[in-house]
Amino acid sequence: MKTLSIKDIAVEAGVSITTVSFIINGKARDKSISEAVIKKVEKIIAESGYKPNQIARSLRTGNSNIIGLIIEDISNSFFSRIARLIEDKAYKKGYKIIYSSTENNVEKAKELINMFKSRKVDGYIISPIKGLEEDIQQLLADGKPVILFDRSLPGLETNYVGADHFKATYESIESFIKQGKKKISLVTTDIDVEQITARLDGYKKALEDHDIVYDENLVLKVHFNQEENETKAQMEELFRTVETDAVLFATNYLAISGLKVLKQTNVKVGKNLSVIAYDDHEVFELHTPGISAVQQPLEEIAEAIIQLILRQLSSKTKLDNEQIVFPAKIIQR
Amino acid sequence: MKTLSIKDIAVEAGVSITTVSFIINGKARDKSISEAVIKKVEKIIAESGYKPNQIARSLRTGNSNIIGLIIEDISNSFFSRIARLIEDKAYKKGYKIIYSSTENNVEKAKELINMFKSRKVDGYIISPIKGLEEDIQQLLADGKPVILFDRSLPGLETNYVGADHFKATYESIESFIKQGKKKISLVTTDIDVEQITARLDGYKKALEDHDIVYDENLVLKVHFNQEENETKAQMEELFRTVETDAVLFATNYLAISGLKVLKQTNVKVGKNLSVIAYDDHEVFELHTPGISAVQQPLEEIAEAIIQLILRQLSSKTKLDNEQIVFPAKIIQR
DNA sequence: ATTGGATAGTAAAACGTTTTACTTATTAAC
DNA sequence: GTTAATAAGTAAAACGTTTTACTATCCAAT
Repeated sequence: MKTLSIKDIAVEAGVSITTVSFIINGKARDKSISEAVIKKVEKIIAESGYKPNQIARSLRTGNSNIIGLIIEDISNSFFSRIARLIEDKAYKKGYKIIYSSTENNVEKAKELINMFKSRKVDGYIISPIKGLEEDIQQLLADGKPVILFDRSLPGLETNYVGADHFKATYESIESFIKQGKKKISLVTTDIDVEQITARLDGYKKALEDHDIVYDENLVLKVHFNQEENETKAQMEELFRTVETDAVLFATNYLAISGLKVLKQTNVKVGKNLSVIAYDDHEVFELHTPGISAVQQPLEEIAEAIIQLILRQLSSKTKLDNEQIVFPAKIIQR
Repeated sequence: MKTLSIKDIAVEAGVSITTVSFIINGKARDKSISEAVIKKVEKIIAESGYKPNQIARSLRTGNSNIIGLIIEDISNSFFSRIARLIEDKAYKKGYKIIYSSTENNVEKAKELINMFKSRKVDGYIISPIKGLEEDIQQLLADGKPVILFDRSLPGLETNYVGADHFKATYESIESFIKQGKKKISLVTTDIDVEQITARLDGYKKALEDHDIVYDENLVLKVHFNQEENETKAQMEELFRTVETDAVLFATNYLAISGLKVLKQTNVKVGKNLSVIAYDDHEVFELHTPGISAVQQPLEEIAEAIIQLILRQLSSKTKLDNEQIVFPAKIIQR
């Protein structure tokens, strides 16, 4: 069964292709097509089940009603939840989302951007990584709306939506200190991206403001892309060799690995050792004892992203960049 | 900066568009283009950074090098992990994946299929839901490769990759019985899809084979799309009103909700009550005590899906349908 | 009875490729 | 020295839309 084209509809209705196109695109009234013709053509379209070929449409118009979403890792619940929310909201406005993971690999990220470019996506939502500055700059130069989220890249003038990582970390550490903890550890990664460095800065500043001297032995930076087993080994060593009474994990997957390690040891989480994780996860709620977590307002973040990008897409002129930063909250468990 | 087209390259090289196209597509030797010209054009392409417009390409050729992946819910870790694996593997073969969630909503699923259709995706990987039979049939009639996974739809002749849900459930229940459990509960959902009904069948058969009489009060079917709070309330009622010594949760999100409920009660999971969850999740590993889980071989499933679809894509003739069923394993914790 | 503005509609170019069928020049074979 | 095959390359159609610029008719106003 050959798929129908606009031409088939035109022939069937005995009108020109142009007329059908106007009707499909709701421009019929503007272009003074009679009600009778509109009705007839609409009827034929409905009965035949004709659907415009989006590829041809994109080729002609240069846009696609698709927004490209580039994230770190779809299997991380923070990202998959954001993705789901964004998808939902975009869908309601007639946009489709296509998403893909970078796995913090610059080459893959660049290829994704190129793929999206050649598919003529209308806008980009990106949780960026270092090394993408030029490519993103290029997108902006092409006049494409770009929203960065979760993390921003220094030196890049663009829209950004995220949470206040510095403050959240600061407050987490402060809450440890108020509990009387002195030897506070930070487990983070070595990705050089603002959202991660802000967490280290918040950690340092909180210590400093409470006259605790920064001890780099208490900080573990694991290499981003390494195997979980290696990460666990490093953590195991940290907990074995360094005395700590509290630990902040800078991402939820680090916290999960850490909890696995701690489960094997005789450290009593919650008694000997207080734990806070960054980005909430079901694991933390169900863990015995419950694990406190920094929770970013996913719903608000997703909403802000969508608002921002839709506004850009519908505006003919370049709008001013906006930086929207939400406070994160600490769920004490 | 206007984006380059094949024409620009042709002009720059002083050759025809055709020649450039042949070179881009690796057909130059076949079409007897001289080495000198090939080199020259390739150089210009490399230096200019020209990338073919995929939209135009798709319009002309009718395919897209894109595979559409339709799943239930990207924020469920089972699906996000499968998605990630499929994406990785497809990527290595030069295919891109675009995925989207149905949320078990037939209308949304149909729209997704239509969207993918109008974007001319080359093949479909679908975890189907009831009500999609006709649409899938239509895809098959159009000659598009379709792989169903996780669940199949009765009456639909197509490729399928999944795990042996009946057997896994049967063995789970059997393991409860071997531990001396008698009042074994099943918490499942009311989605009418083979993968779910197989779990109920496995449950019933295991009881029967061990001379335990089936008691429908022990089976809770929660409505798929309801709020988690309502689900929890139903579970709370089940555990309060019915005496059980073991429970099998038919999906991981049900198990997670169930564990949250149990945490509030004085039921001692692992002592008073044995628990097995379907589809493993980090929560279960970290839970105290560890929660046993049925683990599907995600890697193998993803690999089989990709193999199957790539084989279909590269074959000119319609291949025989294959049904690949992997055993699932029970992780005892 | 001419002008001018609606009204109703259409022809054809354009978007950027791929591919078929064609041309022209060169070489090989007899 | 003709013929046939090969080498090297190209013109133009086609994919399915959108959109610009155009035509033709009708009516109202002068």
